[in-house]
Amino acid sequence: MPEGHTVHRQAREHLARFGRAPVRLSSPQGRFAEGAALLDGRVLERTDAYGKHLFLGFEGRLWLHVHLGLYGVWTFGSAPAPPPRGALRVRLENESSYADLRGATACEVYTPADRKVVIARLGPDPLRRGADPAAAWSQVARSRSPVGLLLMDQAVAAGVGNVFRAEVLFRAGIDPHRPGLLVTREQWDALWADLVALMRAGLRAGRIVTTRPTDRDRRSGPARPEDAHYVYRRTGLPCRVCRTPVATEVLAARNLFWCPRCQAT
DNA sequence: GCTAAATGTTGAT
DNA sequence: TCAACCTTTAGCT
Repeated sequence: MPEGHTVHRQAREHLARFGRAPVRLSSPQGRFAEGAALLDGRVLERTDAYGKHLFLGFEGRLWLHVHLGLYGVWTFGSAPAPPPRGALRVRLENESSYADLRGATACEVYTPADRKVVIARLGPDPLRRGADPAAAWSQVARSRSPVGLLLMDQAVAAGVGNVFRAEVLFRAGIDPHRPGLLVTREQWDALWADLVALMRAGLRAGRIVTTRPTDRDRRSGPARPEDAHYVYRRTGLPCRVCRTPVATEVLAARNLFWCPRCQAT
C-alpha cells in the first residue's frame, strides 16, 4: 500500500539491513525461484528508489526490481526468520535480518538496460535530488486531461499516489477537474514545492500527514490518524476549512476526493 | 469471524 | 473496460 515515500524508505532499510555483504535469497512460493537462485549469495551493493519502483543492486550488475502494486508488502525483522508461510514471493536473509515480500505486482531480475527502460518512462520524482518540475510542467501545460489525472500519471510525476494527489490539490486550492493547460505556471510551481515538502515529511515520518495543526478541528499536536488528511477518504464529512461536505467520484477507476468550495478553481 | 475496499500497474479483451 | 495480483485493514456481525 505504498506511495513513493514508502518505497524510498524501504530502499534505505534494505541497505541498512543487508548492504555491502552477501545476502541469501529464496522464493518459498516458487514463483520467483529462478531469480532468487540467480541472486542468492551475492553482495548487495546499493539500493535505489525511483517513484514507486524499488531497485536492489547486487554484485555482477544485476538488479532486483520490485513494484509493490496495490497489495504488495515488505516485512522486515530480526533473525531468525520464522518458517515461511503462504505466498512468500521472496525472502532476503543474513545473520541479523530478514525481509519478506508478498503480493508484489513485479519482482524480477533486471540488467542495467532493463532498469534504464523503466526509469526512462517515469517523470521526475519529487523525492529525488535534482528532480526537474519543469519536465512535469511541460506535460501538464499541453494536456486537456484533468490535473487530478495528470498527477497520478507516473510519466508526469513519479511516486505520487491517490493520497498525495488529493491532498496536494486541496492545499493548492485547485479543482482536480481543471484541465492541465489551464493550470498556471505559478500554481504548478507552488504545487510541486508542496509535493516535495509533503513527500519528504512522509519519508521521514513513515506516514502521510498533510493537515496543518490549525485546521485539525481545533486540536493541536501530532495528528491522530483520522486527522491526518484534508479530503482523502473523507467523503461527506465537513471540510476542515470551510465545513462543506467533501465530494467524491470515481475518475479513471480511482477514487477522487475534493472540497467543492475550497477547490472551486 | 466475515466482507469489502484499499496508498497500483499490467496485460488481456 | 476489466481481471489479476492475493495482503491488510476497517467496519460490520
